Amino acid sequence: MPLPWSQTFKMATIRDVARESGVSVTTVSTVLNNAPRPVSDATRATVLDVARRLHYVPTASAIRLVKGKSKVIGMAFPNVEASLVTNYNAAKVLAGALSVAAEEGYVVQVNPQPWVGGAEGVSQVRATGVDGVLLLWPSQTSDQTDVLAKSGIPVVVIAASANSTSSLTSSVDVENVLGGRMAAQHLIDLGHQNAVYVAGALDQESVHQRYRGFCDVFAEHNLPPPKIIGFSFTPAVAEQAIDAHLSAEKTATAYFATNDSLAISVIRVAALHGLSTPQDISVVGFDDAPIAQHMSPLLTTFVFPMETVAETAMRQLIALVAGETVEEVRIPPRLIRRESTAPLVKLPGR
Amino acid sequence: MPLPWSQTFKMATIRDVARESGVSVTTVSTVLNNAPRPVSDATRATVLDVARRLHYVPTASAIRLVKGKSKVIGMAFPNVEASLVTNYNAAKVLAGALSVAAEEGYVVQVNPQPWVGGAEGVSQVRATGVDGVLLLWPSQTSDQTDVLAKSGIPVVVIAASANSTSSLTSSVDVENVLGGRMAAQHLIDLGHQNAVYVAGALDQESVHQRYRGFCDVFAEHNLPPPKIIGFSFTPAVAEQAIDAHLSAEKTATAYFATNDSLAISVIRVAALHGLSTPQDISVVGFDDAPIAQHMSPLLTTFVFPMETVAETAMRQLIALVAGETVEEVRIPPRLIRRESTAPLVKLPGR
DNA sequence: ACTCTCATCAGAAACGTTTTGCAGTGTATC
DNA sequence: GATACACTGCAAAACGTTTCTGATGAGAGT
Repeated sequence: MPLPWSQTFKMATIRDVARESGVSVTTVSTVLNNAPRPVSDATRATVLDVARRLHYVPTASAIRLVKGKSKVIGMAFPNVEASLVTNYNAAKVLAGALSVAAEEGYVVQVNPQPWVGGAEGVSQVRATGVDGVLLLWPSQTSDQTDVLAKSGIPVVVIAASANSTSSLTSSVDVENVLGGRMAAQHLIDLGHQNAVYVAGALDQESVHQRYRGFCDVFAEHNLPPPKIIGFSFTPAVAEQAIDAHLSAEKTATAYFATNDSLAISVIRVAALHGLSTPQDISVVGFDDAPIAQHMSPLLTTFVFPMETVAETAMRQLIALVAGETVEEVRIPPRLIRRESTAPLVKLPGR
Repeated sequence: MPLPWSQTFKMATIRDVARESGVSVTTVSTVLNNAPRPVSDATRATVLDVARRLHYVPTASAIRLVKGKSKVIGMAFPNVEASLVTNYNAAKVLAGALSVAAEEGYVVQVNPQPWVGGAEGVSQVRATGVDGVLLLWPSQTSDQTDVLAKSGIPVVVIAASANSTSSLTSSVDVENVLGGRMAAQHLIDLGHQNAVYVAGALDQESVHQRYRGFCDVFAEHNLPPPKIIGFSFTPAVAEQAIDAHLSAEKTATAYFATNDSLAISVIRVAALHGLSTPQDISVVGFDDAPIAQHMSPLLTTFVFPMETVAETAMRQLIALVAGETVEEVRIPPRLIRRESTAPLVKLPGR
């Protein structure tokens, strides 16, 4: 059985180029890297020519070994596969990270393993040989950032805060509290006084922050604090919770959901309970998912430039790898008024 | 100015572990890798203990250098960023690839550079040190696969054919011709006789194959060959082409689009021309994009398991890296009948 | 007592780079 | 005619692993 070519093929090394051009490997290296070291034009030309003829490409692992840097950035999703297919933002983050990686000569590696915390997780990450890690919306309770930074690997967190005092970490996120405030103000401006916050998974920091901002504004207007329901990012469980809530009481006229998917669930379940949007209730989402612009009614929601967030994060990470220090960044969201919110016409029945 | 820890921190090496445990590096290596080499239980325990205490993690680049394999698979999209945010399948492919990567101990690297063909492209890929490449729907005219395989790097193409005789390449794709046939049969069964094929970018092989299957069935039924319009994957250009077509003639009652996005364009532009779907025209898409299930009318389209495709491709690639030989795979699509196709009621005006 | 085998380990080479220290050339300056 | 100095190039060390080739010692068989 003939072995495939890869098994028998011998790549040209820098030594081959040196021998063939009649110079030392030092010279070849300096020429190929444009190192600040005098090399005559003639020699340079020869080396370049031979390297091309031999299809010489330096071996990545050898360079990384001697340099101690890999020019590789790792990306860690909480359960990768689910994120990528269900979370619209996952792909955007990846795209943003890739665009600055391309500029800066980096490469992006997606960690296929489900992240495990503690020392074990650090080993896993270090074993992949990345220079830094982009951590996407890690759960609030996780020790990931700190433990990674402690082992000398820079980390930038996207859509959560770093929760670390290390100078090797940073984070880029939406101004969630502000988002919650804006949602509340919008609903109050429309005349709503009795609101419900539909939370996602409670281990997400953003969920709490948005709720805080949401409540604050209601309190400032001397209105009763919004209830909180939901507690899950999976549609099935969420809808069940919403259904239970609506079965118990129908006094609220305004709903603010942690994300668009939940907002859609609210609208659908409310309809089953005879409440139509926006006639009977107003619903505000978050994220501006693609469906938000294709559903009926069009969803009032928040948009924020996830790709820009990712780009910023990537730049910060590269700066950290270079030993610079960076400041955490918070980006304000923008409210998109569409059809799912409307002025309150009839008072709630109480 | 205090340097960040990373700059001053010295990681433990295998030599440190060896010294600390009072054995040779050979022994440490064999213990840590469970190499088939006798080591006394006492020694093994000591080494393991010391390694844990020192937080020893083997350096990836050193291993890769000596082994000549990196356990890294590269993924190359044609213009990455656009693909990831606009093409619903891109994320699915990534997810599929990641899931088998996790099983097999591989890691996935996304090439951030726009792919360039020829020797230059090979250098770029080889410089990243990947063991193999997953190439996503490359344009038909590209020499990527062959040129990469020639340099000893296995390639598996997704959603296109490999176009290479090398034993280092393979491909996984949908049975496009069959898809075209099924679309034609479905429309003919509904009574349609005058159809138009709305093509995407013509450098995509799949576009041609689906058209071929589509035409074949019409020919077999002695019906006039479907016209072909479109020629672009960008919505704006496509809609312009569709508009021009409808302005010129409105005789066709059935449209088969290369993808769902184009199908939606057809429906929208047709509506502007006073043609409603499915009353006046029937439209068949391809891909079963998420919008297909949320629009009105719900889109009749083809579904195929992109994640399974990606998983299969990844497995093939890993097999190729291991020196095995594999067979190309073609997966049949499945027609999802929804609301955008209906029996022909009135004959076209001619 | 002598070899043989087996278990256990160590030494050193190799992987392909970058980088440092050193050594030759000339050429201009005093 | 030396001294300095730019210019050019080489040899060798280092990076952290794996793996090949032996070395040592203990017990068993003869």
